[in-house]
Amino acid sequence: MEDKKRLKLIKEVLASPRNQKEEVMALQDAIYVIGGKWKLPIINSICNGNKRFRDIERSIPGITTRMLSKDLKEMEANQLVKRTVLPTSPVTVEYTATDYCRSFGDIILEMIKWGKQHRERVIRTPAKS
Amino acid sequence: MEDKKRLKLIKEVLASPRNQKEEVMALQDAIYVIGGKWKLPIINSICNGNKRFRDIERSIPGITTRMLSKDLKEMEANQLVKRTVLPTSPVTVEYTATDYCRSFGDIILEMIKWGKQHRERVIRTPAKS
DNA sequence: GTAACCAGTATAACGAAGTATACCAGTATG
DNA sequence: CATACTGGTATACTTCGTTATACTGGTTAC
Repeated sequence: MEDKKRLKLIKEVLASPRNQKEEVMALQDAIYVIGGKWKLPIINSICNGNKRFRDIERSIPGITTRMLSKDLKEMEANQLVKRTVLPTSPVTVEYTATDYCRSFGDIILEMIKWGKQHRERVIRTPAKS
Repeated sequence: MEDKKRLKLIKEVLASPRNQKEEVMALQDAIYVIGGKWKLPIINSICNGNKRFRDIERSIPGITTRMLSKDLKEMEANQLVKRTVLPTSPVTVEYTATDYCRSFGDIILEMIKWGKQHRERVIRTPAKS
């Protein structure tokens, strides 16, 4: 049984070229960063000029405080947004997109293009065999 | 001048209030189609030349038979992959990427690029600046 | 003084996504 | 005859994203 496992492992290792694993990891990183239901709408909202927590919240129908808070934290950790506390009389918090976030522009553009084509295609194609 | 055009387009896409809703929908469509942990690695594997079920499975470390089977079915339904049964003596099954799927190539490449940069960046930067 | 705004946190629960493990029929190999 | 390959399916379980609801401490306005 040990031999069996070992042989299987050897086969696995031999079957995958070296950099493939790295590419899969990179892909999954990117998926993780923009994955989930709300991150892209949040990016979109912030890039659209919304800076305050409640403004962003109100601009995205259906989102809860908890999800917005959680995603903003993750995105801050991933350096996609910058959180700034302003020393106004009731402290206000500003969220802004980083240049790094905007470096996602190419991907977002491609995905928008693709998503639109896909929608058209799926609507036009009822079933296929 | 290419960059200028691109930047202008990005700005339009990210900042235009009118098409915002449609674009977020398109984005979420794209995320839905390629979402989850394994779909992009699967596309990548098939585009890398793997055709057989077990070959694809072995090329993606960590994936289970169940997830591969499930995702391949969804991707077939979304016309991203074509499944062909060959009348060989033990029947073999071939999975191939559709042209439609290959139209995703640019996005995958961009995401791999971005993911690699991101990993480097997050590893190198303990706190933000 | 109480109502409403701000920027969130706390707690619990739900359901989908993903994991683990075993198993199937059919075919070839030793 | 046993083993291992093929392309998967079945069942049970766990994890995690998401939702729902309530609450906090501080501040301004009525």
